[in-house]
Amino acid sequence: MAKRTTLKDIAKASGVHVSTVSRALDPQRSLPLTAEVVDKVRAAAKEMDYHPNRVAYSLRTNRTMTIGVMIPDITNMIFPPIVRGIERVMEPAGYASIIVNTDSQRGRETALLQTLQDRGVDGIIHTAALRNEPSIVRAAQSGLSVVTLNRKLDDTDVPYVINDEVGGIRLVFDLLRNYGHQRIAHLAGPSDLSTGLLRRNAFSAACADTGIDPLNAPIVEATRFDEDEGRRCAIEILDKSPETTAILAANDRLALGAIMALRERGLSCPRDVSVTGFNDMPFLDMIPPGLTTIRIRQNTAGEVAARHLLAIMQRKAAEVPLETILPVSLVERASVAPPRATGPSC
Amino acid sequence: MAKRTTLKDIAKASGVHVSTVSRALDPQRSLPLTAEVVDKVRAAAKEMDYHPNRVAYSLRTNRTMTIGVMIPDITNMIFPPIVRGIERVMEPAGYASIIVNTDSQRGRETALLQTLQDRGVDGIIHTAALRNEPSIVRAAQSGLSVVTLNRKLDDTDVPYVINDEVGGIRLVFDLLRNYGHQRIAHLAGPSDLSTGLLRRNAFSAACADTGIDPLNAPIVEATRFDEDEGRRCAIEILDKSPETTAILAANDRLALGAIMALRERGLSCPRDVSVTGFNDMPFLDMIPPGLTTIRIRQNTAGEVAARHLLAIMQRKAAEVPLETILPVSLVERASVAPPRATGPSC
DNA sequence: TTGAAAGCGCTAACAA
DNA sequence: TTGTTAGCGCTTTCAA
Repeated sequence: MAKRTTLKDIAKASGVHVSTVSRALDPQRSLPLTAEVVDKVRAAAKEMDYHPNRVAYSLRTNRTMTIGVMIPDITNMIFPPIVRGIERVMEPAGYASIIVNTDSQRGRETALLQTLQDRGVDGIIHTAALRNEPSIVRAAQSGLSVVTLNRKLDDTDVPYVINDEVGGIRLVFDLLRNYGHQRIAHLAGPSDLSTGLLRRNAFSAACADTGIDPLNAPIVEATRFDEDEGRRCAIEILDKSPETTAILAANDRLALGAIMALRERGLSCPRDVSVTGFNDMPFLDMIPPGLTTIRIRQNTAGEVAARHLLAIMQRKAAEVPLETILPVSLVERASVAPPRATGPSC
Repeated sequence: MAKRTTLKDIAKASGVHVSTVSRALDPQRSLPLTAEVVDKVRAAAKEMDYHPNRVAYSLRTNRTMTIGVMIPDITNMIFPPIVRGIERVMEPAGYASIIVNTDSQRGRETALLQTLQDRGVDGIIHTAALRNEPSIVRAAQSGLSVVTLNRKLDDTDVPYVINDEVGGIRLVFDLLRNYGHQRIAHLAGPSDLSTGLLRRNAFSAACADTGIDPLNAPIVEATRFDEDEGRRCAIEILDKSPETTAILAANDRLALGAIMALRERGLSCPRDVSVTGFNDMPFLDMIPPGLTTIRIRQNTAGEVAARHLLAIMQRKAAEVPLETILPVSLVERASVAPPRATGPSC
């Protein structure tokens, strides 16, 4: 394994001191130098195929030019686009990303955060935050640059980039109402995640606004955002509130699980029960019956969070808003129809 | 931002030399030390919440405990499970991964490889290799630990972990034959990727084995493994070889595109044309008509490649086989049916 | 405009 | 069994 060229090698080859080489190679610091020596040094560097040792740079400057990206689970299809969005901003800025999967486990989250800090990351984008997670708060307070994405911490001064949860829920809620639904159940997400809680609260608020009695708008909370939980909770809804004509799910995977549950019960979506989702994850359009859902802008979310993190790392934290809410839009497909003309509503 | 505790701090606190602290904290090297001083030092370290500075460790030892994972595109759903498989092995071994997306562009691939090397990664798992990519070969020859995954380099001594492409193609081919298909077209992948080439060759070999005239088994090659290319190539097949009763696609996304093309032409899968895929990507089971495909073991692939890389990095390269071929299996769903009883075949 | 020297935090000869 | 010393490759004062 041929040893890498170092500054010292170039210094020797071009007959100047290492510190001069260091300066000559950095456009910022080469200003005071003679054009002649700058050229000579750069020529030698190119000739010898010099690439700076970033580890040494990091030790000296205390900057690794690396960020940590915490996600719940990369196999969950909504996260890859977010990661690409982050990369699109960070890579040109010279940063690499270490991606870790927390599986939404508090223990793993804490341990992985520590690992990232041990590795000296310059900042963290956290898309897996639990609403109250002391370790991340402590890290932020001790000076680590952090922004949360998709989710927010409770009562926090850690900047966050989230989607318009309230607006999104209101969009599907109003759609269902316009179709004539009176008995809408909410298949809620875990309330220890801000997404779960915000959507749930938005649902309740929408009910209140439109004068729907909470008794006619049951809420069942999933413990995870996945198909199995969607199925389980949908069954619970069907059992406890058989007069339900629509299920407003807190995300697409829960909605997909709900549709499976309906099918298992011999019911059809949308004929018997309408279902809506949230996220508009990839390939959703290809899955029957075509879920009506809320589209979020995953790429944009990643880019925005990355830009904010860059600003914070450059000590321009004052320029980044505590709260950034990204617009969402309604995607109508085929999972919503008028309530069937039987049961209590007729 | 409170300064991190260093060895020096602990040395001062516990009244011994830094090198003693360094030894005491490493179970390997603490053997010669008094139990007494080891305890004292470790207590102080815990007390002061010491976490080793891995950058300094890296500079000194020339090991970053970081690997690079090169991927074509993380938003392509077959890669996240691979990444998790890699992580499952590397994380317990103390390694972090820097994931980069090459978008299958030669220029990006070369540049990103350089970036990873600049960052001093200890090894690379390359799932995005083009068949002949000089930069990765050069890197491997110069001593960097590399294994390729999913794809192999041409004429290489870089260890690779791939799926049983030949066996998989043979499985779907035989299935189609058993259903009575005589006119099978191959929707091939890009031939600059080993997957594309191996599957194509396997298809040709299968034709030869079963006495099918290549003229009755047209091959159309996609430039990318995506739905758009699948659609485009399927249209070409339908136009040039209208007597085709089955399309054997080189992967699921091409197959999905082919099914769209059929639909656009007013044809139905499987009634008019049978279609098969490869990979069995996530959520495929939920997309109608239910693609018959080859299941590959993405998690396992990632784990195996990671274990091989670990061995190579530990200079036990002799123990890792140049070639590892993972078993695949047939997943029958609803996209294959007997050829319709019209046209040239009756 | 360039050189000298120090030092980031750690490990590893070598001494004692 | 522990301490001393050097040095990984780089940047950054401080001098000249």
